[in-house]
Amino acid sequence: MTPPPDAPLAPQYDPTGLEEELYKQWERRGLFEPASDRGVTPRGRSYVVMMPPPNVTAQLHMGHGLNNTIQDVLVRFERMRGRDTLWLPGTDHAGIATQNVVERLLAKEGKTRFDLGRDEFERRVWAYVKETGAAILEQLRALGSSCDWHRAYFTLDADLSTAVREVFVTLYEKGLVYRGKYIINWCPRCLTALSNEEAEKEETDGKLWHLRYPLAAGGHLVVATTRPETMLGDTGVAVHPKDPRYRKLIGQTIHLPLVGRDIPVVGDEAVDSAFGSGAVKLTPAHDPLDFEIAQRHQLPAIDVMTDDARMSDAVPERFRGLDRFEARKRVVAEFEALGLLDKIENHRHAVGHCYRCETVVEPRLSDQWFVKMKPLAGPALREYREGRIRFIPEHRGAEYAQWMENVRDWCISRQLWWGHRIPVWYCGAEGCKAVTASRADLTECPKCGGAVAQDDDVLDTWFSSQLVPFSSLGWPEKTDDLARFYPGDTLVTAPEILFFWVARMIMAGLEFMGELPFRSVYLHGTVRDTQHRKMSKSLGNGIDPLDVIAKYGADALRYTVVSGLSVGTDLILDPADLETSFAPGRNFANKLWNVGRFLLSNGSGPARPLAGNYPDVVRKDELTLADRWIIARCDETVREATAAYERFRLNDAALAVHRFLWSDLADWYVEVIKPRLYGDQPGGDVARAVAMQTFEVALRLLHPVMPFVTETLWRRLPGKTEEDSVSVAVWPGEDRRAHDAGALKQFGALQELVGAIRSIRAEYGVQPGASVRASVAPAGEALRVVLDKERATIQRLAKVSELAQAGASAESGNATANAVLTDGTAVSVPLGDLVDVARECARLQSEFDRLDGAIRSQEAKLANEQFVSKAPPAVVTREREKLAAWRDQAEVLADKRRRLGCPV
RNA sequence: GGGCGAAUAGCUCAGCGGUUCAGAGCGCCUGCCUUACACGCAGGAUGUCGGGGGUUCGAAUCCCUCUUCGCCCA
Repeated sequence: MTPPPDAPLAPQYDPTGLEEELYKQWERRGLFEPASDRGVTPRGRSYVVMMPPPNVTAQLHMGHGLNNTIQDVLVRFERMRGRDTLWLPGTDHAGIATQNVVERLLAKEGKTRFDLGRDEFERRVWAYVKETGAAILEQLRALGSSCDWHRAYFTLDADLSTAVREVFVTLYEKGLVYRGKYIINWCPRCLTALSNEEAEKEETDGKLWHLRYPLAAGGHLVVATTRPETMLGDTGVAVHPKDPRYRKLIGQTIHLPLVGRDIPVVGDEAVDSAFGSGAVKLTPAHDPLDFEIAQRHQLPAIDVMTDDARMSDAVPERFRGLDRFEARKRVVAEFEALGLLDKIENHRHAVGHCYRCETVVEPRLSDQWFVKMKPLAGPALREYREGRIRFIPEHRGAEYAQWMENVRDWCISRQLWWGHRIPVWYCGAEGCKAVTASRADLTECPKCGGAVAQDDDVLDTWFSSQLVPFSSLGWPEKTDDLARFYPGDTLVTAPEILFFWVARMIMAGLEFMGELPFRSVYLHGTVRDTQHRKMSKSLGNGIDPLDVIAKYGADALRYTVVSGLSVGTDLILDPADLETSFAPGRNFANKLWNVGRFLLSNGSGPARPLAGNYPDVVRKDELTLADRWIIARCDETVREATAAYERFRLNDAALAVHRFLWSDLADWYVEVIKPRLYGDQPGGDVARAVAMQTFEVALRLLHPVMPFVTETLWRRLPGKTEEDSVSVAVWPGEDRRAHDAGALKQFGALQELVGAIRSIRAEYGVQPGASVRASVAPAGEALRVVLDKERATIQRLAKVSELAQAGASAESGNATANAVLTDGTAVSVPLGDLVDVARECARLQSEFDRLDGAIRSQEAKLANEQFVSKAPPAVVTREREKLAAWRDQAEVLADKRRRLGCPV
C-alpha cells in the first residue's frame, strides 16, 4: 500500500489507502497501549481518558468525529510527552435505543417483542449487536483514534455487569436505592419510565382550558388546565389558603362533571394563586405537584391511563380506550355542551418529550426503583467547590453545581428487556414476601426457602455508564489496571450529557473509589449546519465523516474540526459544501507534503546535527541570518503550541504550527535557502540541516492534529526508518539557545523591505518577470545589517537587479515609486514611464494623511499630563518611540513629495 | 420565572486580568502554470468591535442599561 521509503513522492498528497495502512501498523506495533505495557518507562503521572462509549448500534457521525478527534489530539500529545497514556474505548448497550432498533426490525416481520417472549427477544438483540456492534469501533479507527483496543469493553460484559450488581446491592444495603410509588415520566411509545433528565422539556404552543366545576352548595369554581383529559382522574381541587377569592370554599364539595364523583376543595400553600384561575384541579396520579398536595390531604390517586396512554377502565365507559389526545377533545366538547367551558387561552409551556423517540411523556404514578441522590451529591458538589475538578469552559461548572444543589432522586428502573436486569428477587411465599437484593442470582428465598421471581425491569443505561471509569478497569476486582489508571485525567464530552453521565460518574467515583474519576471535564460544542441547526438524521443535514475521510483524508477532517473549534463553541459546517469546510485541511496536508518533498529531493544522506558533540556539528558561525531566524521561530512555535495544547486551546496550537510551517518555513525560509540548496551559494549543508531539523520539530508539534501525513513524512527524514514512529517520538522542548531577538528583528526588516518593493511592483503593474532597480536609505540598524548580509536574498525575492544603499537623495526626480518602512527607511523604485506622477503624489499624500492623523493623536496623548504621570513608564516610553518613528516616516513621505514636485 | 453565555470583516471565529488589537481562515478583487506545491505564488479591498450610558490618562477589552440570539433549570 505505502510506497517504498525511497520512492519519489508524488506532487500531490493522496491519503487514500495510506492512512488505513499506517493505522494498521500502529495498531500492530501496539503503539496505542500505555508506555509501561510497551516496555517503556513512562514519565510523570499516568494520563487516562475514558472515551464516552458510543451506542453499540450507532453509526459514526460528525459528533463522534468531533468528540474523538479532540480526545485523540490530547492523548497523542500526552503520549509524546512520555506519560503512561491510556485512552480506553468501549461501547454502550444503550437500553432504549438498541431495543427500539430491534423492535423496528421485528415490526418489519409484523411482530412485536411480546410475540417472541423475553428470552427470544434478548437473543435477537444479542445477535444483532454481535453483527453490528463493532461497526462504530471500526469507524473510529478511520479517524485515527489512538485508543487501546485491547482493553475495549461493552457495558453488558460479564465483568461490567458484576460491577453493576455490586453497586446496586451496596447502595440498596445503604438505603440509597429504594423502591417507591412516585410520579415518573412515562413514555407510552417505549413503554417505560424515564428519568427527569430523559424527559426533555420543549417549549410548546398549547392551550389553557378554564373549566367550571360545580359546587355542591351551588355556584361553581373555575379551574385551569393544560390537559383537560386528566380531569377524569381528579380527586380534589386546591386553592391557596390565603386567597381571599377562594378561602371560604375550603372544605366544600365539588360534583366532578362527566364523572359524577364528589371531590373536596382543599387549601394548600403550594398553589400559585397567580396562575390560571388560582384554583388547581388535583390529578394525583398524573402530576407531580398534584401528587404532593394530595398526599398532604390524604386524597386518593386514580390512574386513568393504560401503558400506551389510552384511557383506562377507571373512567366512564364512553371514554375508555380513547387515546389521551382524543379523550382531551371529547372532554372539552362535553364541557362545552354542558355550558361548563369557561374560556380557552393560548398558553406556551414546556412539555416533556422522550429523548429517544420524541413522544410526549405522560407524568404517571408508578412503582419504580430510585437512587437517593442528596447523600451522593454532597461530596460531588464539595469537590467542585473546593476546586478539585475543573470544567472547560468554566461556566459549565455553574450548571453542574446548580443541578447538584437541586438534584432529585433518580428513577433507575426501565420497563425494558435489554439491559442489566434489576438484581432483586421477590419471594412468592405467603407470609414471607421477602424482597432481596443479591449479588448472585437467587433460586430460592434466603429467608424462607420459597420460590422467588426476579424483578422484571432493567436498570437505566446510565446506571452502568456512570461506573465506566472503574468498571472498565476491572472493579470490583482489585486489578493492576485499576491501580494504574484510576483516577483518570480528562473527560471529553458533549454538554448534553453533563447530568446524564458526567455528574453521575463523579458521584459514583467518589462513592465507590473514594476519589474523583477525572480532574478536568472538557465540554465541547455541537456540530451544526449553516443555519445553526443541530445535525440530525431526521433533518437530513448530517455529514458522514467516512465520506469526508474518503474524499479529503482523516487528517483534513481532523484539522478542520480542530482549527474551527475554539473552547466550548459550536462547530458550524455546511453539509451542502464539503469543499469549503474540508479543503483547507487537505490543502495544508498537501503543503506539508510538498515542503517535505522539496527538502527530501534536495540533497541526500543524513543532515548535519545542529547541536551536540559531533565532529560535523553545525557551528554557530556557519548560520546565516535566515538560519538563526527560522530556528528562533521554531522555538517560539514549540512554546506556543505546547502551551496551547496544555490549555485545551487546540485551535491555537494548530494555528501556531500552521503559521510556522506555511508562512515562516515554506514561504520565507525555503525560498531564502534555495540558492544554497541548489549549490549556487555556499552553505547548502547547513541550510539543509536547519530546514530538516525545524521541519522535523514542526511535524512532531502537528502530529496530534494530523497524525497520518506527519508520520508519513517523518519516517522519510534523514536518520529515520520505517520502524520509527513520530507517534511515540519525544515531544519537542524549549531550547534556550535558540532565542534570538536580533535575528527576529533583522529578518522582520528583510520581510518588510521585500514586501514594500513587491507592493510597489504590483501597484504599478510591473511585469512579473521584469527586474527593477531600487534604492534604500536604511534608517535603523536592523536594515543596515540586512542589506549588508542578505542583499542577494532581497534582490532575488523582490526581483531587484540593482539595490543601491544610499541617502534619501539617491533616487530623486519624477519617475520613482516610493515607500517608507516602519523605522522610517525610505525605499525608492525608479519605474520610468510606469509611474504616473499625479497618482504617486496622491498615494503618498493619503499615506501621509493617515500618518499625520496618528501623529496628532499621539502628540495629544503624550502632551497629556495625566497620561505621562499615571501610565506605566514603559508604556510612555513605547508611545514616545512610536511617535518618533511616525514622525520619521511622515518626514520621508513629505520629502518624497517635494522631490516628485507634487503640489503642496 | 431563575441561572448562564453570546453579539467583532460577506461567512466561521480569535482577540485569555486596559495602552503595537482591529486579527485569522474561508470568500472576494488583481496579476502570475516563477522546475516543492494552481490543493499553489505575489499583491489588494472590507469592520463607527449590537445600541446607549459610566469608570479611566486610555475601553472590543471593566461596570450599568437596552435590544437580539442561544443554552440550562423551573
